[in-house]
Amino acid sequence: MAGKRHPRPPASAPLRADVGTSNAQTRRHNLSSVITHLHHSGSLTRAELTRRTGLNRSTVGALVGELEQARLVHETAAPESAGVGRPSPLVHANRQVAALALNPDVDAVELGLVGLGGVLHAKVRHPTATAPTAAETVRLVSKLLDELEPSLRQCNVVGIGVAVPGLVQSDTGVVALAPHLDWHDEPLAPMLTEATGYPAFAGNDAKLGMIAETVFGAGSGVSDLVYLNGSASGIGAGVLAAGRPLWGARGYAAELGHTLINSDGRRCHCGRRGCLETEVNLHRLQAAMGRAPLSAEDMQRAMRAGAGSAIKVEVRRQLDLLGQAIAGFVAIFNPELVLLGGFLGTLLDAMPSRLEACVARLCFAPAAAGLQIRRVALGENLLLIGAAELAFQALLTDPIGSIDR
Amino acid sequence: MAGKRHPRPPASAPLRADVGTSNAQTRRHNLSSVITHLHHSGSLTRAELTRRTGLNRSTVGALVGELEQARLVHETAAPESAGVGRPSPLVHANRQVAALALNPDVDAVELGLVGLGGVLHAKVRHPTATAPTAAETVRLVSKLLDELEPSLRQCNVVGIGVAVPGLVQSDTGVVALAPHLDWHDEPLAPMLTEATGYPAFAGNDAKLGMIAETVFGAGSGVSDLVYLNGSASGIGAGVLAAGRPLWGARGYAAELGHTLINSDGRRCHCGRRGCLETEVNLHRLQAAMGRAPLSAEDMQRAMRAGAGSAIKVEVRRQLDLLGQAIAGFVAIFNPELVLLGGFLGTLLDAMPSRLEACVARLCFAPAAAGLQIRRVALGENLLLIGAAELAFQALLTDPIGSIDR
DNA sequence: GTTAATTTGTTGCAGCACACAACATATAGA
DNA sequence: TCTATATGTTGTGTGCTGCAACAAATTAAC
Repeated sequence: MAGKRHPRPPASAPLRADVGTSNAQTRRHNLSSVITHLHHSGSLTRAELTRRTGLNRSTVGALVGELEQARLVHETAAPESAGVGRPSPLVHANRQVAALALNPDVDAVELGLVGLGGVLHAKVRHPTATAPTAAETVRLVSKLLDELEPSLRQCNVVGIGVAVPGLVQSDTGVVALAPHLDWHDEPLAPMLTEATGYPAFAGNDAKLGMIAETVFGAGSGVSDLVYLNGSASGIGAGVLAAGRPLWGARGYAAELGHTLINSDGRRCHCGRRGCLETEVNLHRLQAAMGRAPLSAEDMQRAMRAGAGSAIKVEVRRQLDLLGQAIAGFVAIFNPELVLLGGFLGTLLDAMPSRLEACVARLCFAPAAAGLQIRRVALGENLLLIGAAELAFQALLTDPIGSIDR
Repeated sequence: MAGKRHPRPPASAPLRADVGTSNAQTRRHNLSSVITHLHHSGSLTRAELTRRTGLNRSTVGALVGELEQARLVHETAAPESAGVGRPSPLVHANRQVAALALNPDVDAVELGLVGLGGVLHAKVRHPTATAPTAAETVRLVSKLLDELEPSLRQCNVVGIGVAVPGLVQSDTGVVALAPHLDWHDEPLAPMLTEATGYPAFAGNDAKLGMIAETVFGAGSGVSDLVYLNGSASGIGAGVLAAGRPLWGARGYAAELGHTLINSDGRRCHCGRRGCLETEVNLHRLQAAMGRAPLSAEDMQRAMRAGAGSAIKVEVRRQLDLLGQAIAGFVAIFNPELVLLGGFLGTLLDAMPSRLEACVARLCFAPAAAGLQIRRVALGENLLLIGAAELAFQALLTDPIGSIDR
């Protein structure tokens, strides 16, 4: 009857009744917990693993032993001592356990080999004259796999993940639409599974970028974030809600690029008017600069140089609209963090305080209070790392059960 | 190495590494699974529970026995036979295990007593001349509790949930802002815990309505939905993503009422222009009718009557804008279902095909293909039932551990 | 009306997982 | 060299679920 301290509700429990679990699933969950910690942090001492999992020393010992036997982790002697007491051996995720990561784009197909821990072992790239078809992409993968052969031989590949610049049905891996590649309803993942023999998974590139940033980048430790990436082809987005990527029913969620931002704006290629990606747009930024700067550095310089100029006017216009859009997303998702990549990151760095002020002005104050707006941390291999995460997911969820026998 | 069948990725696994679990948590999870199934379905045979949980007959027997001993469930003889074989006893969630549900509103404070299974045992209402303050609300609760005394005596109350027409910080139960009540930063849940001795929880009314519809109403069995409720005070919203309510970092997420829908629209009380709730608006609908109809039925009739009239023009304008907004939400959440309540439900029923066509035209086709737009199923006690869910959550998550000793 | 088939509850046992405690081990510091 | 501290290791205990055999209660068939 007495409620002494105020109880906190469980953060975000599922509403639907779950199925039961047994002992075996406990083991699976704990193995998953250990390997996932190692995958995210690279290496940890067994003592640290014990603290993070909350399990008993002896249990962690047994779990690490089982993972070691499955060649998913290995131990090394504790490096330099970290105080009194018996030193705890370092446990490493086995980097040789790897995933292939594919990124078909308008002018090239890129294939990477990413090891546990998110390390890129190797990367090969095949430029194409025109955007590749799905079939061509699959053929190119076979060719690129040969080039990767030396690296591949040293690895145990668990699957292949694809970052697609388009809309992907997440459960089947079918690309519903990739406008810049001119793909329609391409069963990419099944085709790749067929061609390579590896389990294949496909996802939208921006959502995979968000995942990479969440696991290894600027979103590390954050459980609610909105990721926006600006490129020449538009604005891609990904959302993390309560620590989980927002996929929606079929995998088409978090498409924020076509959010209405200005009813009087230009017509968008999607048919509507005043979409975010039509108003906050790299081409229009470059047009204001009179030419197309090659690098992000060039653009950054051009923005600084042009105080009072047409450039500055355009930068301000886009920043204000971006701020307006972000304020809308804050009302929708209430994130702790908004991550900006691509030219949106450049825009942010040009006038960070203007963007922050704009967002703060339009947001509900308590939601804006706990909000950070930051630039992404990961570089050009973001998409490959994110794509690899897709392929790693089964292994991380069920380390022993998903092992290749 | 061989990937015969195409593997499906785990739907929406958390990205962060989890903590470990032990035997005790397995038991807790399975007890939770059983009581949650019963809470959602009312009563189930033990055989049906066995099927739904996937656990062994003997295990389910033990779980039900433990819940029975804790007086959370009780068994009755199987009613009419359901085929050959030994009849399986019906297990019922104990309705005497109940939660208080509070709904402070501009003109009244309502307090209900809701039993497991979502049954409303009793309801008392205290009209107020003006919107009550938080302190007044708490005082009124004590008074209303006396009125509920006869019902209360027969129940075991596990806590009190509050549906607040405003923004609530979900983890602390502090009402950040309730404009129509003129509340600012009111620590409502702690105040109620202090005053009543019950664990108290508070949430936004629309989100709790969404939860009620998901558990007991039109959203039953759906894991991704958008709920929109139109009332005189605006448009409230709630989102279910991957079976979980979208709360965001602090609990302020899913505020869809102020989504931009028309840059040239009227100024909203929030300071911006052309928000959804300013354009799709009950007052403007009633203004077009020349008077304020009392009931939803009156309004429905007025809409039908006015073919070609100013009413129809306004209904069409609002429907088209609502469709535009829903199309935006589909791009953001990719739900299976959009649920419309309040006057939005009336609008839908006035011209369902117009709204559907509008949404389909503006949506990305594959996302629209699997989409349903429906009216809510639950009636006036929606908010009380949703508020009670908040208070039940701890019990449902940890049935034995959260028992009152 | 008796018997067979079917489904389900019940019970005892086996397998497995984790916690715990005691002990062994390896470091730092006195 | 000895003590304090932290950690790995091992054996034991408790708890949970699955399984198989049996008992019970119903329907269907002869």
